[in-house]
Amino acid sequence: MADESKPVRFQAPRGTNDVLPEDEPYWRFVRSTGERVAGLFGYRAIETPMFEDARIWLRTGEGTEVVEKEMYVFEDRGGDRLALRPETTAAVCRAYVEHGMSSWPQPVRLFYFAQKFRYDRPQAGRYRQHTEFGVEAIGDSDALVDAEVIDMLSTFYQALGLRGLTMQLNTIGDATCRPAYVEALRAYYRQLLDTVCADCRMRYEKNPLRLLDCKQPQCQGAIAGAPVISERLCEDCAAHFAGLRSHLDALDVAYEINPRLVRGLDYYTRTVFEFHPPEEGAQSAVGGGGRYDGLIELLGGRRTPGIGFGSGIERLIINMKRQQAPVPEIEPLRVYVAHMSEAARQAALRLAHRLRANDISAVVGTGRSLKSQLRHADALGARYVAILGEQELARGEVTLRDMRDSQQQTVAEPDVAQAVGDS
RNA sequence: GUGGGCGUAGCCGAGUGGUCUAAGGCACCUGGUUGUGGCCCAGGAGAUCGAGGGUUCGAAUCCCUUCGCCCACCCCA
Repeated sequence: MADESKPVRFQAPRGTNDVLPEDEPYWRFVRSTGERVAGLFGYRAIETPMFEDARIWLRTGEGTEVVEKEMYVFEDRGGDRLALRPETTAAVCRAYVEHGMSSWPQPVRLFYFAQKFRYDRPQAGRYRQHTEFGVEAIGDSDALVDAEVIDMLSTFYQALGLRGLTMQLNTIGDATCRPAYVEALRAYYRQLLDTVCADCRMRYEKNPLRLLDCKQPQCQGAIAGAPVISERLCEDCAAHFAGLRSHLDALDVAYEINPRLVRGLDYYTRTVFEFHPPEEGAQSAVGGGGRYDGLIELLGGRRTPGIGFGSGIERLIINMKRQQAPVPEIEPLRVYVAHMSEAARQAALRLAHRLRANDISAVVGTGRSLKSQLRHADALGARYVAILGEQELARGEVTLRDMRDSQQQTVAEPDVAQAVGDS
């Protein structure tokens, strides 16, 4: 039992992070870039609740780790079973159905910045709460939309200044051809079960596609001889994939076909893709997505195709720092208002108030020596210091110090805003 | 969920059983005469040595537990 009388050292919960002002330039840049790029592609913003009826994910993510082992599920005081959003696509699809978006012009193009929660073991680049920039294009199965979504993600990364990313692309078939493929895969592995790792024996039962993704050396032989989905696609899936590839080629979006690429959620169909930075690292995927033509139906809507991507902001920022990608700086403080007498305090407050009304940032010093206030202003990076003392007060003026060149001038109080206005 | 590394002030970091009532640097605060920053100088504040328990005459230093971070697996963004 903890001693309640002792002060507790509170910490942010495991796997969560405080974003401090020093990272503000990154977050602002990533967010504004995402919004800008989404706008360029004709996508509109959507926000869904951070928690929802848990069944949304229990139904759409059945059999996946994300839902079965990592989801935060809780009962609220009214007895409803809710879950912290572990992924956003199903939530957006729920909104699509709920708000009758099938009557909007199709496809409905949506983007979002959203927090996601997964109870897994934290590592660098893997957190229990992270933020995702994602888009969904719902209501059109044309491979052109696949190409558009992938192009948008690639454009987003370029706009952020990330270099050397590679995109891996695969198709995993659909309800027509995948069952037969999975059966063929199972049949192939049946003889090999005693040669593969324990995890793969589990995968054989629960998620056969993942067998292809195993990194254990002992399983590589089995993988090498396994049947390949691309050779067993139905006609429609094959045509779709060929169309997408040709669109990507036309757009000069580079990709590598990775026949072993699988995604974590089972609702994916046909197109799947992931972007990886050049650096090593287990949590390397910086973004990915795919098509989910059966998902809306699972949520009670009419059969409606969809495709989207998600990209983790925290991982993006890790990579931007690693690559020293330049980000716009936050506007520095314009004016620090120093004051040197009891009487000048309120004059300082009023001056700052008026500067802000003129869209000029201002901070008022707290009562200490002028030397201290100037030090303080310097530490805050203020461009100007407005000094209010007995003399200035008496004449209705302020002494304005330019902190770059240390030049001072006397300005009438009403003219300060103009004097600090430009450059 | 599995295996491993680490944890000393806001940050970096010395110290591995006994003058440690814990060094140093950065950052923070104050002062260096009477109203002026960045350099320099002086001073100050700030540490239950992640937390709890144990061993010992004595623990930051050894043992156990726990929390957190990091790495690999797993999973994914």
